[in-house]
Amino acid sequence: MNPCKFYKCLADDTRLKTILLIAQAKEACVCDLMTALALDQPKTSRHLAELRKAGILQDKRRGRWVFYKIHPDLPDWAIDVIHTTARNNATYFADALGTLKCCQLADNC
Amino acid sequence: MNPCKFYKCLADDTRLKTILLIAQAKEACVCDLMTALALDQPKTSRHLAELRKAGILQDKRRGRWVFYKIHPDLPDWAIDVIHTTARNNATYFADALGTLKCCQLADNC
DNA sequence: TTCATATATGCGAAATTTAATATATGTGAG
DNA sequence: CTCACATATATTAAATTTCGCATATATGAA
Repeated sequence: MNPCKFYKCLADDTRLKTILLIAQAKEACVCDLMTALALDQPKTSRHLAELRKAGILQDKRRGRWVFYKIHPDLPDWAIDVIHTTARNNATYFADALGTLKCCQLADNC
Repeated sequence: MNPCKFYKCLADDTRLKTILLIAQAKEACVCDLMTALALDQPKTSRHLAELRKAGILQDKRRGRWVFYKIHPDLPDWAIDVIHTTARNNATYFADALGTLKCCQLADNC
């Protein structure tokens, strides 16, 4: 994992919030993320694809839904950076996290 | 420090290496960095200015030279991210670091 | 098979970032 | 003051990234 490429992935509002949400929630499907971040479907999907191709996220289809989680092979330092960022910037993605949890609890997907 | 803006600053080869070099060396002047990273002067200066304006670096003039260091008011989590990245990606900036140290020892600036 | 839902991707336009060159500013020596 | 050196910035062009929209693919239900 080249550090510059890694940080290019984090250097976008949509992608960074997506990563932080998934790091916090362990796992999320595309429709959860769409709702939580108030994004249209192609935009959500495109950024997820970018993170998947970069090796930051791993996808797994379950029926009609595709779930994303932090890639288990991501180097420790990168995982550490993600968690440090999440722990220390709660307000940055609090709104989205609230919506995500709500959506998951309500079993909307 | 907005985390997205922070990562935009790290999401460029020149800036990331500059930050990692300075984190390792504690401090460096513009000419040191130019030499170590083999960059032209305006490019070096422009990226340093961006990092200074973002609050990541602090500058201090000493005579004709301007020295840059990690800004002391940078939040702990951001400093932590920088050091974690430096510790775990030695090869990414090893060449530049070698040249930087050499330059400093030789007292070229 | 057909349909509805969920997700992915192709493509041109718009926005943002980076670079290249020229030029300006600041400092100390003489 | 003048000059040389160190650094900063302005400006326009080039490269890269992001977006919007249309369309394609995958899955399960009927």
